[in-house]
Amino acid sequence: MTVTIKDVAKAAGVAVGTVSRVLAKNKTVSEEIRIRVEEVIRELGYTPNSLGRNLRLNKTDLIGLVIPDITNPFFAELAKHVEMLASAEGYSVLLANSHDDPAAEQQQVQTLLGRLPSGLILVPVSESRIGDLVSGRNTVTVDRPLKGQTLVGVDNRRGGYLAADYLLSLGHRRLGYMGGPQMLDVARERYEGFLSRIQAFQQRHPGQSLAVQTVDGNFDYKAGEELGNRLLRQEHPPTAIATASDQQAIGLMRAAADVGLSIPDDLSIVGFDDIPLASLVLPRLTTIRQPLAEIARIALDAILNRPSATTECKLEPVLVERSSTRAWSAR
Amino acid sequence: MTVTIKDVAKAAGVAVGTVSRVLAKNKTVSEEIRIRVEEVIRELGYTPNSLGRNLRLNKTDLIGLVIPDITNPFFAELAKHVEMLASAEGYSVLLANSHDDPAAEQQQVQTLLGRLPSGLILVPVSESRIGDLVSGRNTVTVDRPLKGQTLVGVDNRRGGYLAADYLLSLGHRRLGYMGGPQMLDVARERYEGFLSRIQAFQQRHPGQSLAVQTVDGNFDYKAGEELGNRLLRQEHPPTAIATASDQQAIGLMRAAADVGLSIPDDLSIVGFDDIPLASLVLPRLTTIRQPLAEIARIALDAILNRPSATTECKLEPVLVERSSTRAWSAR
DNA sequence: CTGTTAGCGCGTTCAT
DNA sequence: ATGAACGCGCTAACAG
Repeated sequence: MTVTIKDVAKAAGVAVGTVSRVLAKNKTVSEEIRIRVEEVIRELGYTPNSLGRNLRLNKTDLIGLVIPDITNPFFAELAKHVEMLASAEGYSVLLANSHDDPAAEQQQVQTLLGRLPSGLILVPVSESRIGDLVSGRNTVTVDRPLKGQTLVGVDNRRGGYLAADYLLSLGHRRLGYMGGPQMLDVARERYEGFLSRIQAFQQRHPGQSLAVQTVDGNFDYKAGEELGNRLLRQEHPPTAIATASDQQAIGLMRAAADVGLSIPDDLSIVGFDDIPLASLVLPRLTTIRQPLAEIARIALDAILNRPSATTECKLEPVLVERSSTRAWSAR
Repeated sequence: MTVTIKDVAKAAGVAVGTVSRVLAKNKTVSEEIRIRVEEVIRELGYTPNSLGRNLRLNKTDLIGLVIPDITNPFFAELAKHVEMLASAEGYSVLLANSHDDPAAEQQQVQTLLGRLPSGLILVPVSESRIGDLVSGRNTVTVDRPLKGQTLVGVDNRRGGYLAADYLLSLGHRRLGYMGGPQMLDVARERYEGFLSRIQAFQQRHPGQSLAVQTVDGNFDYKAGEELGNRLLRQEHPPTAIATASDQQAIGLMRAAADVGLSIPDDLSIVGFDDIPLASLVLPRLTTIRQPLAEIARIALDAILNRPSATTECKLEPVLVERSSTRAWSAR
């Protein structure tokens, strides 16, 4: 039998209201009684039943988190930060994977909303049709936008721009770009940012030769390897490649090794995200860092403080220089 | 204002009990009334409040999942499988990280239990003091044991044994073992299994020289790198190393590269777990595979079908041969 | 400062 | 077959 607030009250010789006040850290409780109640609570191993509390208050301390795939290190990192911050505030997180499938996403969101969470943190899939479902439901989207919802993420155009800028400054003139799924805004924005820097260069240096090849596909390791092979197995492969994710970059490293290219001597690589693994691969990966801890903090803040306005928060990405990139001089 | 079962009852001119029966698809409701009630429900856009229901039934459709760290690819994979299976059965999963900290774990478990989940899937930390908390609470532990609780995991001794057996068969005679935190049963068992094979070899071949060096630390990438440096930066480093996790193995690869050792020519490595990344690193990692999908399935099954017995389910690990290992002949 | 009590929304038992 | 009433565990309002 589980122990309820009533049992505590009886054991401590007080009324349930008093116990409730102790739990709520209400100051209008005498020191003496507070101590006694707290002692009894510990003795009986009492845990407040959140169902009762939630029903009474008509709200839960649950945060829904819907992401494409928890095994993606980027989302795992996001989930970790969200969970840490949430539990520090007394909230628990309901995790659901959408597997980048609109139908699955709709199902997951619907189920989670039925559990009356205080808020929903969402990384929407493309072609998401959940706009109606979440409208007016205290939702924040992260990483990817959803019409009418607050978005917290990084300035992806700026990130793509930084990658191109860096590779150009290193002297590379045969560039490759490995994009994410072009149906995703994030993927397109990163690519556009990359291109915009390229075009600016071409306008300033009309004479110089500058070649850019582009491929795109999923964000994961496997896509990185496959797309890498497409990019590298040709007559004049790029001397530097920027990718739309670190996972792609790591897959690309694999492909480069299979082709016999050494990094960074024959090929420079710039990733995107700065997942934990980026600083451990061989060689350590230069990448565009997303301030994920801050993204999580802002997202949760928006959820818990319920800011009425639908805003858009674009954080600044940062280039992290490591060992997968190197200056290039014409050979 | 949200519409409750009472509103529906009033609008339909019936009692709340009747509406409840319609919702429960109870057959003891006349066709006529059922139709009318269902119509009113649609008109008012009524959705049952799960809080009230849960409080009344004293149970939820929630599964608690407490793991050390979701950014560990092994646990991320576990979480993914658990979530997929759970949502297919209409359950949602509450995720909590313990950060391998007994106090945090206790806090998390307590919070989750307060939400009255249908069951709890737990990867306990060492020195866990939550035995009392979860006793009689429909709990299953995964990967690591907790006294008095059903355990689903792999036969770790067998896994360690397989690694040693494989390296010996390859001709290696200077071996290294990189263990996990020795306070963890899993870590000790893998090591013991490794040693048991070594000792068997020594007994059968008393004349042959055979050296084993051991280090241990955390399961993560960083520990792998640090411990790797300890193992490799000495006069006669091992020619083959078995690790207690793939993350360690990948960190070890880093260390080997820094020392100037090439894999598998100068050093063979066998990992443990077979995380997705294992087949993508350079070179692809030979490892002891844990059948994680099956582990998740069995664990969830145990939770949902509430088998009374406290059992122990040890699955068979499998050696996956890839490119990080190679035969060794005395030089 | 503390005890008492009325619901929060729902499922179920007991009448009818 | 249906209605009425109770109580799940809790908080807040009110009374003392």
